[in-house]
Amino acid sequence: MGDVAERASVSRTTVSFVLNDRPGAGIPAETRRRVLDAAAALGYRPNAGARALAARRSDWYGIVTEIVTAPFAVEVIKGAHDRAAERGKFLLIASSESGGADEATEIEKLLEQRAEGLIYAATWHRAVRVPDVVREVPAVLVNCFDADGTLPSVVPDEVGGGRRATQRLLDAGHQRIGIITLDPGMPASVGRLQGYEAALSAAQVAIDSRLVVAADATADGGYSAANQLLDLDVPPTAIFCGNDRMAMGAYDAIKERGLSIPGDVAVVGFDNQEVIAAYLRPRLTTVALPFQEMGARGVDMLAAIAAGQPPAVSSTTVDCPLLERSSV
Amino acid sequence: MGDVAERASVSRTTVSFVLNDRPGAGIPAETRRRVLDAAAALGYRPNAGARALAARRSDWYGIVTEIVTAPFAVEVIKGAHDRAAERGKFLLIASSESGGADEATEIEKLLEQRAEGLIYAATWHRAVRVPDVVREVPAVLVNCFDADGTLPSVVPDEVGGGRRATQRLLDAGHQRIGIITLDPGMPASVGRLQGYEAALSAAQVAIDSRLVVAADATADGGYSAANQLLDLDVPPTAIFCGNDRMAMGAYDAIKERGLSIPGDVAVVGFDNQEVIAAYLRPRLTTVALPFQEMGARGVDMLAAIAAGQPPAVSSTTVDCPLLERSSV
DNA sequence: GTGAAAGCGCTAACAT
DNA sequence: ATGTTAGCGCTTTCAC
Repeated sequence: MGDVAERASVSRTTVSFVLNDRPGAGIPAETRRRVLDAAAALGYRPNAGARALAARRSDWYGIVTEIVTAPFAVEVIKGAHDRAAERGKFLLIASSESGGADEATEIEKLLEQRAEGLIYAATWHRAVRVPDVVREVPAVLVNCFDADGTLPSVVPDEVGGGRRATQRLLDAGHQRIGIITLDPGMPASVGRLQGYEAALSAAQVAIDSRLVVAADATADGGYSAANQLLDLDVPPTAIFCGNDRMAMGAYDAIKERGLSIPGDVAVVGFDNQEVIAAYLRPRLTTVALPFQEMGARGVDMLAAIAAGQPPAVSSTTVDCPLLERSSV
Repeated sequence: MGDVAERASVSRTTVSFVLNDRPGAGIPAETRRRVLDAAAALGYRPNAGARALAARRSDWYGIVTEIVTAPFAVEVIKGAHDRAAERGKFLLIASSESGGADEATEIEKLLEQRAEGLIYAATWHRAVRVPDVVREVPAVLVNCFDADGTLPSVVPDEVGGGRRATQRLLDAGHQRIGIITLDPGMPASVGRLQGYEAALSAAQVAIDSRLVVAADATADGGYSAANQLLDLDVPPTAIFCGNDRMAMGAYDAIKERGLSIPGDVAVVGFDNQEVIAAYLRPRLTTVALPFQEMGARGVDMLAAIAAGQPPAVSSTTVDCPLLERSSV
């Protein structure tokens, strides 16, 4: 930087002002030019670390997540990464399940790097217990929430998603709609079922408990559950599956009976697990979990908190859009 | 750090020595203890940025990849991340396709952070052209290679994978084995086919060109290609699919004819795309692309180069293991 | 064995 | 509008 200053015949301060586009420091265009030219000629590259040290801000956010366990983690990272980039921030990734190193240690390392804020993201929507160090900097939970509700969080609107899926089926003329639910107890299961019931009630369709069956969140689970539904005296003409993997199994059950999708039985899934939903035959209509959007919102909330704004609502909800494909 | 020094009644130098376990600086156990206690009592957390500035090493590697385009990118990141962590290095992630920002700019940002080395990873195995800035620091290509071969790279052993898949089918007693290949021209397509031919030749099985059919790398492509194979006068008893998505389509074609897997037709895929392979019914036997391993190897190579070791072989190859499930 | 002192490359008052 | 100066929090020679 000294070299640049010398070559442009100005002080380092001026170079700093120019390079940072410092507002208020009216640098004449001509000086500015000289500095920029000198920097370019010298191939000057600012040292972000030194800048961080002097300015006392690192421009980094940390994100803690189970990076590879689920294909979903990366979606959150992607969303957060892009939004962070827009704000000129970098993302430091720490994995919360990796090589045995305990989570708190990983977070500690993020703090040593002076991350300005932390995003703690879960792979599936649930209550979590975060290490206390997290609270030392602005922090937001993504796709999860802490039991005591003291940390701001952003979660998917499971109820809205369930309602939307069911509504789509109602709109297609179905009245007898089965639902295969996930293990009870998880927010995803509870919320989606609640949305299903809400949509039916709103449409004045009676809820038949025989049409509600729980199953393992796997293709096999979906297969058995679908069979159970199809074996009813008056089987459903449409099935809302708690997730795409179960929908995959349901497809098999339906096809095995020589029934067609969506002609004989319409199907809608949940999760929009691309590799499944987009490649099933016919392609699966499903509700998407807005991972990228949640990641981005997390970053926004972090920025807001860092800017001094109090963590507004304690839990923000993000819409789960319906993706129309060909199974309804 | 000054506080710690004061509390332990030593100089900052001593604190630094203790905290970094500096070899050669024989600090008596007693002093060491005092320093450590003081640090703990004060909740001292070293500032990694300041350390980097003073020591002139950042402990960061940068990785450039299309973060979310493919479910695979994350595997490379995961592998690299874990290995980097083992070596006490952090990983800075830059996306090479994200929000329009051009790739060279992203890399420039990594260099401003003084990343000590760069991993450039592709989502599918191919030749790439990397921006010149990449060469300013130790760099290695993962799952790709540069046309002029001047950068070290680590790529999957496609030929070995193809051979392994075919061998598995031969071992199961199949003699008439069809293969559905990917778009010709890509290393994956060429290599896998070559492995197929090698395995057949080694087993003295004649190669029948009617059993080799190319298709789009999608489920639909696999579906048509499988039908084409099954329509032959003497259809194959086993099909090696160029990737798992095509295998997904092949499953449909086979099942539609009332044939069973693996009873009537055995299937093996390639890629080990978890969400597909593990959930198809029956679960798909497939060859895995060693993304995590490649990421880890990339980090190792970076470390070696940074340590002054010349980039040994220009292209390192990593085995593609066969994952046995239930489709053979 | 431990400490003093000189930076690392930058930012930000404060002066001018 | 630009320069002077004092750090930011740490590492690392070099003395003692």
